[in-house]
Parts: sequence; structure tokens; C-alpha cells
Amino acid sequence: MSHPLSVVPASEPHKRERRKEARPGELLEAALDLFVEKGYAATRAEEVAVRAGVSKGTLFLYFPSKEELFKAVVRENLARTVSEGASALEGFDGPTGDLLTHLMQQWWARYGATKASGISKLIISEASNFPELARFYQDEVVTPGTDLVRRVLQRGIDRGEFRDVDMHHTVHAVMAPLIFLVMWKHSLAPCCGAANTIDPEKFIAQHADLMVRGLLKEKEA
Amino acid sequence: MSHPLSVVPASEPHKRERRKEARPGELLEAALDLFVEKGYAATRAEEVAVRAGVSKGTLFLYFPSKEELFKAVVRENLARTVSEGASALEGFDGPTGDLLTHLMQQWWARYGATKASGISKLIISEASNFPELARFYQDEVVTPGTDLVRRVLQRGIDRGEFRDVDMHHTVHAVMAPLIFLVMWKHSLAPCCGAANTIDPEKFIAQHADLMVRGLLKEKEA
Amino acid sequence: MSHPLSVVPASEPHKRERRKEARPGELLEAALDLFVEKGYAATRAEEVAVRAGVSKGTLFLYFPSKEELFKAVVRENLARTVSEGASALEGFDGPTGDLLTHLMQQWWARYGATKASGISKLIISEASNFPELARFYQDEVVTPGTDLVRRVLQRGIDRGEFRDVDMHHTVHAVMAPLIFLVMWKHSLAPCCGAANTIDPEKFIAQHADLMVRGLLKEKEA
Amino acid sequence: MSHPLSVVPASEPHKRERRKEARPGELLEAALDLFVEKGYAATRAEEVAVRAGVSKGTLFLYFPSKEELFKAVVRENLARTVSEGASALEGFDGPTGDLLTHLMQQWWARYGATKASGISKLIISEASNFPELARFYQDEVVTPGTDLVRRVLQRGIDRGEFRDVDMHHTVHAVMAPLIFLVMWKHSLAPCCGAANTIDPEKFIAQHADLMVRGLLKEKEA
DNA sequence: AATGAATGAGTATTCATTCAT
DNA sequence: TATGAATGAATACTCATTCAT
Repeated sequence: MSHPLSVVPASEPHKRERRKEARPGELLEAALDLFVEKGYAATRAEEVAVRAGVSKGTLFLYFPSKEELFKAVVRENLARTVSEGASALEGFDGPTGDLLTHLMQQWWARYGATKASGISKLIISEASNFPELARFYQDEVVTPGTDLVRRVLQRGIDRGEFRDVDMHHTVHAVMAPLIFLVMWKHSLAPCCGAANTIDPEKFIAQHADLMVRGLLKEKEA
Repeated sequence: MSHPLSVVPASEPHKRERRKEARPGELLEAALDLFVEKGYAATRAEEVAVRAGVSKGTLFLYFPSKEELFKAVVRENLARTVSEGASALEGFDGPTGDLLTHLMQQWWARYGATKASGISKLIISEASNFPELARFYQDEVVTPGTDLVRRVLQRGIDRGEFRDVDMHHTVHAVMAPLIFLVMWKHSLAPCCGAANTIDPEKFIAQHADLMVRGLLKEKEA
Repeated sequence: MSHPLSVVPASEPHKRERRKEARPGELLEAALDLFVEKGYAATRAEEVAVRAGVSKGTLFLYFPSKEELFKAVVRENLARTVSEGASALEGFDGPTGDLLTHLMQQWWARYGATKASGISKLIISEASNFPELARFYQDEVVTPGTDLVRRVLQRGIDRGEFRDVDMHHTVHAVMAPLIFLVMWKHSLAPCCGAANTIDPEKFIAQHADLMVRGLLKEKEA
Repeated sequence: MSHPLSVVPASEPHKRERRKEARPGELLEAALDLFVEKGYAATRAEEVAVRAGVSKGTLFLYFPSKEELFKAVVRENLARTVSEGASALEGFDGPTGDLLTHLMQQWWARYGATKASGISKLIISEASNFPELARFYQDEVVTPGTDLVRRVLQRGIDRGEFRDVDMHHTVHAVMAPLIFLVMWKHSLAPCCGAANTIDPEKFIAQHADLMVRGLLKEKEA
């Protein structure tokens, strides 16, 4: 792309060095794949290394233990998620039902559909073995998520669009099918064929539609 | 040793024998607890034996391997669940909304709230390592479950109570929060304190209310 | 040895059971040999197991780690030593020089010449890696040992046989060649041939003679 | 590159080169410290490099293996010792007792008290794993040392000062406490507090006094 | 010459499984 | 049947050594 006669090779670091900087990321990606696919215990450290194209020893050069690797995978992928979202709420101007629907679809597109969503499955599967991570997930993902949904519902109520529902449990009722969808995608879906296939977009659309209808104040004559 | 004509009631077997017959059950129960709590890999065979009050060797007398024990735990507890339910649908006479709500509450009382619900968590956590079990679960639980819900929804539509929704995805939207609740109970709930506590009955009530409202045909003036 | 027609087989425990009770001892003995011969780090756990005639796994059935095995070896062999000795001092009636000489010879016969003396070499070699053990050795062996020698020297002084020497350093001067002898036996002696061979008994005799002569009050005309 | 006839003073090497020449020495010193402190096996190559202020790779530039580094450390520090001593014997004119005492004090000041004495501890600790080094030590240190002491004792006998003792074992009786002192300094002393503290100079003085008194012919009236 | 990223052989330790009693 | 001592395959992790830069 640069001019054929350009004499600027500077920005091209040595292979070795580029490698070094890329390593942790490559390892985390390989680890994410395998942990999600097989679970924490069934994933061997060497497998991760091999999939990342390095040797066993190299893995332990970057992560002091399998457990720390696991934690790093979780943090890495949660961090990605946490920061995103929330901003959509601000500038939005239409009916809250549309906002809610939009947010759910966005969540799927940006998190649920990505590899990172395997993290949710992982956390839930391994929560009792890594209580520290469970709490981390709770604080960094669950709570911010519920807060966001709560604000949206409150907006609907405040604007007279939604009924005055039991906020706490409604929030979870809104989110539950999303979590379910992610779990499903990473557990039964890959195994079990056509029969109960779920189309995520349609599923979310249907769920959103039911929720919004269920939340709306009944129009009176 | 006892007199050949003794009238010792047949139904009172010797302690030993009673024990013997109870063994597999005791082992399965202990195994269920531990598998649910810690996952398949993190559960040691000896732990199961100890909790069941027998020695390591005895466990392998009844189950040829840890894997078979796991499968037995799953089958045993699925069997329990599958047969129940379904009958409620027949005799019911009121509005379908009430029927749906009733069914969900029953499901929680009879399955979700019991130890056996740990099976769902187990299956989902270990699905990729035991695809055979995942398929078994799919066939024996998911499909019958969705069928049941489908029949209920169809009843509502047929009776002109419910809108004519996308049946397939609505069925899953109805069930998703129930599955979510079970997963939650067996993963994050035990770790993470007060903050996001979910009251199952209220949660289901709220979910049911939203669903039913979302399904009902809008009353026209 | 027992009467050929004796019908008393009772005291002969089953092979298995006898084994079980003997195991820890057999393992400790094998470990002592290898640790002394090759040092802590250069001794592989499996080697110990094999020499004891069991498998790797069995070793860890009796000792939770290599480090604990090492500590057990030390404690086992120190315990043996500590309790012995000291009693000789009481009943003795002759000249203190003879007592001192006797004690040194006994020490060699009962400890220095046995395999257990390898422990001293071990402790000294590994002291900085196992400070806890070093302190244990200090408390259980060095201090009681020096106390004993101190009492003997004091007896000599009190009885007017010995000069009134710098007690503290004299005690160590008495003991030093004994420790040296043990170190020598377990380090250079096995490697290096005839040249500097030391005959322990003669060496101790010579050392004792020099010490006693050095301690005695000069006979005046 | 520099002008062939440049007059840059030869004795002022470039920093780099001076460094380069110093490297092996710095590495050997760092290695001595660590080997003595922690033993051969417990000392990691990288630690040595870091303490010497170079990278791991550089260590292997100068020494082909950890084992060779170890041997070099031993040889280097033995060489230092061996050449010294011996000369004192020649010019000495007073009583042999004084000579012996003087030699022992000198030995401590020039070897025992220095870091190099750690070599003796090292050799004794690792003798069985490095028999070749043990033999080297035997030839280069033990034998010359005993020869020296023997000559001194012989001088005392020849001059009618000392009794005609069992030369071989007396030589070792003279040396044993010195070796002991070095071992003590590098093993238990650093771990174990005040209780059995030994003051080297006083200890040697006491030992020398006892030896000389033990060796002297009894003065007859 | 110097670096430090990468390697992989080597070792402690775990745990499902077996089997003599 | 029941036991629990014994086994050994499997796996995380270390560290001396190499080599591209």
C-alpha cells in the first residue's frame, strides 16, 4: 500500500518482537476456545500451547499457572464486554419498547454471538470451583447489566409507557432468556441436531416482543 | 440359623441385604450432590464413596467407572422428572394463562427446587464432554418439555385466548427463564451474596405474568 | 523355633497387613539411603519407592510430599539417637578422662557408625534449604549433645582433674572431630581411595587422648 | 577501524572489553555465593546470571553447562587456596606449638573466614554427585594440607617438643575442627540463633591450646 | 559478544481403577 | 460383598539449554 520506493521499514518490528507482543493474546484466544469447548479441567495446558503454536514451556512464560491463565481469559473477555453498551441508552429518543428490543439485539450481536460469550457458560459451569471469578463476574457483568436494564425499565415507567412492575424480578425476567441463549449455544446446541434448533435473532425478537407487550400499559378505550 | 418355619415377615430383609439394595441409590445421591456442586472432573470417586458411607472399592462394585456413575446419575434423575408433569394439562378447565402459570409453578416445586435440578446444570456444563448424555437429555427432557408447553400454547390459541405467535421460539421464551433459574441456583447464587438475590417463586410469578400478558390477545373495546 | 506341632498361627498376620505396617519404615529406610547418598534434590521420589519395593503412588500414600518424606526421615533417625546416650554419665565412677573417651567411642559405635549418621551430613548439606529442620536438629541433637559434654567437662573440673577451661568453646572442640568424622565418612571417604583413609576408632582414640591430655591439670612435682 | 598507528595506550581497554574480560570472574563469584548458600541443585542458572548482572544466555557463553560452571567455581577457588600457606613454615624459628597455633589462625584468616571457604562445604555436600571434584579436592587441598600439618608435627617431634604420636590420625585430629568450623559457618550458624554461637577465633585458640598441650611432652621434674 | 524468547526433557503429584484379603 | 492398599497413566510445572536477532 505504501509507496514502492518508500524507505521506511521502521514501523515493521522484528518477527521475534512482534511475536512476543502477540503471544499473550494468541494464548488467551487459544485458551478461550478450549476452555469453552471442553471445560476448565478437561483442557490440558499443552493443548492450549499447541493451538497457539508454541510449546508447553512458553505458555508458562506468560501465565504462571493454568489457573491464572483461566482467570486471565475471563478478565480479558469480560473487560471487552463491560466497557461496551450503556451508551446506547443516552441518545435514544423513541418508545422504550423499541429501546429495550434494540438493546437486546445489540447485546446478541456484540457479545452473545461472539466467542467471548463462552465466558458466561464457563463462569456458570465453574463458579463453585472459582468463587473468586464468580464474584468478579457478578460485579463486572451481572450487576452492570441489571443496572442498565433497570434504567431502561424505569424510563418506560417514568414515561408512562410501562406498568409499575416488580422491578427486581422483571429485570431478571428480561435478561434470563439472553443468558439461556448463550448457555444453549455453548452446550446443547452443538451436540443436538435440527430438532430444537433455535434461531437467536428470531428468539430474541420473540422474547422482546413478549416482554414489551407484557410491560406495556393496557391501552384503554 | 433361624427356624426354617419361622414367621419372620418376608418384607423385613436383614439389615445387610437392605443395605445392599440401598447402596446404588445412596451412591447416586452422593454423586449427584458432588457432581452438581463441583463438576464432573473436580469430583473424586473416593469422595462420593465416603459421602455414601462406603469404601472406594465398593463404588466400583456397583459402577464400572466414574463415567458410568455419571451417566447413571443423569439417567436416574432424568427418569424421575420425565414421567411427571403432562397429566396436569388434561383435566384443566380454566383460562390457559392460569394453566401456564400453574405449570411453571409446579415445575419449580417439583423439579427446580429439588436437588434433581442440579442435573440440568450438570448436563449443560458437561455437554461437550458427554455428547451422548446431551442427546439423551435433549430427547428425554427438552423435547417432552417443549412439547408440553407447545400443547399449552396451542390450547390458548385454539381457544382464542392467545395471539397466533411464532410457536417454536415462544416455547423457548417461556422455558428459558426456568432453565436460567436452575442454572443460577446452582452457580452464582451460592457464591454471591445478597445483592442480586432472586426469589424463585416471585421470579416465576413475574415471568408468568409477563408471558401471559404478552400472549393474550389485546382486548378490544 | 516353636514346637513343630504348635497350633498357634494367630500371631502371624496376613502378608498384606504386615506389609502395611512395615511400609512407612521400609520407605523411610530407602529414603535415608538415597538422600544420604545423593542429596535431597538428586533423589527422585520414584527411586525411593522402587528401592522400597513399591510403586510411585504408594510412596505418596504414606507421605504427602517429598519434603515431608525428607522431614520424616530426619525426625525418625534423630529420635532414635536423641533418647540414647546421657545415661552412661550417671553410674560412672572412674576418672573423667576415661568417661569422656568412653562416651566418644560409644557415640561412634551407636550413631556415627550407623546409617543414621548420614542424617547429620544431610542436615548440614541442606540446612539453608530446610531451615526448619536445621533448627529442629539444633534443638534435638546439637544442644542436648553439647549439654552432655558440658556436664562431663564440668565433672572433671569439679573433681579437680581438668583445668578450668573456656567451657563453651572447649565443648565444641571436643565434638568437632566427631562431626567431622561423620561428614568425612559420607562425603570424601567413599570417593577417595586409600591415601587419606581414616580409621574411625583410631581417630577417635587419638582425638580423645589429645583432648584428655590437653584438659588435665599438669601434674606438679 | 582506528588508525593503525594510533597511539591509544594499550593498557586502557575499552569499557566493553574490560567488561568482557571481567565476565567469567563476576559469574564465578555470583555462582560461588549461590552454590554455597543453596546447594548445587537448588541454584538456578538464571539466578547466577542475574546476580552477575548479565542475561541467562551470556552465562552459557562462558560456561557450556551448569555442571561446568560448578566445576569452574570449585577449581577457581581451590587454586586460590592451595598456593598460599606452606611458606610460613620455612622461616619460622620458635616453638612448634606456636607455629601450629599460628598456622591455624592464619588458615582461618586467609581461607576459613573468606567466602572461598564455602567451597569446602560445597564439596562435602556434593561429593557423591561429583566424585571427580571430590578427588580433585582431595588431591589439591586435603593432601597438601595434611602434608603441611604433618611436617609441622614432625618438626615438633624432631625437636623433642612433641610426643611421638600416631602421626596420621593426629594430623586429622588437628584439622578436623577447622573443617568443622567451616561447615558450621555455612550450615547451621546462619539458621540458628544465639544459643550455640561459636566465636571462630576463640574456638581456634581453644582448640590450638588443647592440641598443643596434648602434644607436648610432659615436663618432668 | 549479548540478549531473552522459546524449547522440551524431566519430576512431583493426583486419582481412577484393580485385586488380594 | 466389602475393603483399602497398591498401582501407574496422566498432567501441571520447572529449568537447563538453544538460537534468532
